[in-house]
Amino acid sequence: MATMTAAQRREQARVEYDAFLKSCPTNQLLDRISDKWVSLVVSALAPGPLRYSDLGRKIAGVSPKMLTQTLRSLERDGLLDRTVTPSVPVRVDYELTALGQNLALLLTAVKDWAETHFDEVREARERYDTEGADS
Amino acid sequence: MATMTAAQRREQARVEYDAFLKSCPTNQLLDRISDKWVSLVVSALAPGPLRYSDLGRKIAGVSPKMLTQTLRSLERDGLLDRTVTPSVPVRVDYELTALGQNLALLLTAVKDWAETHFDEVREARERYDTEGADS
DNA sequence: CTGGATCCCACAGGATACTG
DNA sequence: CAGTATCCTGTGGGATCCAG
Repeated sequence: MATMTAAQRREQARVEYDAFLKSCPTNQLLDRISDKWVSLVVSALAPGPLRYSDLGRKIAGVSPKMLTQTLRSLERDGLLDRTVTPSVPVRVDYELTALGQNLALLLTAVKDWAETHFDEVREARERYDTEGADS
Repeated sequence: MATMTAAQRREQARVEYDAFLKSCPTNQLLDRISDKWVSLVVSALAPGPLRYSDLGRKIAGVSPKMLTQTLRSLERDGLLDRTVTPSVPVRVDYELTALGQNLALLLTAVKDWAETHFDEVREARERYDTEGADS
């Protein structure tokens, strides 16, 4: 049957659209910086190199799994370097690459924007919440 | 007993950290633009106002639920205006506020960064994937 | 046409224990 | 110390039906 349900059409559109989004650099980067831990790790590393457990302590509340996972993906994308020193207790240092520093800059821009406009957003929220409450 | 298990300490740290993050404007904005649909809606609306169903069609693959949910949160944050025209079939238009346009600008900056550095990321990925494969 | 309400499931991500 | 493997839960988000 040539007729598709609305759900089927939407599903098809979604798949195509997802494929399109995946091929889009903007969206890929957006996915990167959207990740909660990515931004935290990059920020933590911005001042200088840190060891694995230092990161774990500095970020406070990250599970080893997510820390490793985040570090791996950032390393893969060439945003940070992983240096292993095979001493008696193994020592691993992580530091941002030039590209990583660059991303940190972008995060800073986001941060600046946030701080600049945060009051407006807060006011808008209060207005919105209030006008709904008093009826 | 005054002694806490490692899990308890981590849990406490996580709660405190979450509270800290919630109070941080940067993180709130990051949460905003991280949302997959938020960026798409803002981009779709950047050129000009659109109706509800136009948005649904332009974004292709969004469920009515997420579309509404996204629009509501953006409206609450004062990023877009919702205009209801009570004609026979109800008509609702959405358009970015000045603040919303501003956010669109930020997304554009992210986009520019992405397009500028995407090649480097892609190369880094290929390098990473290759060196792992040939052993 | 524009949504609200509900059910439901996949999957990201946290806790935990174990290994080089 | 620096992870890896496993399990398990929370929740984001899609499908579906209903209402103004």
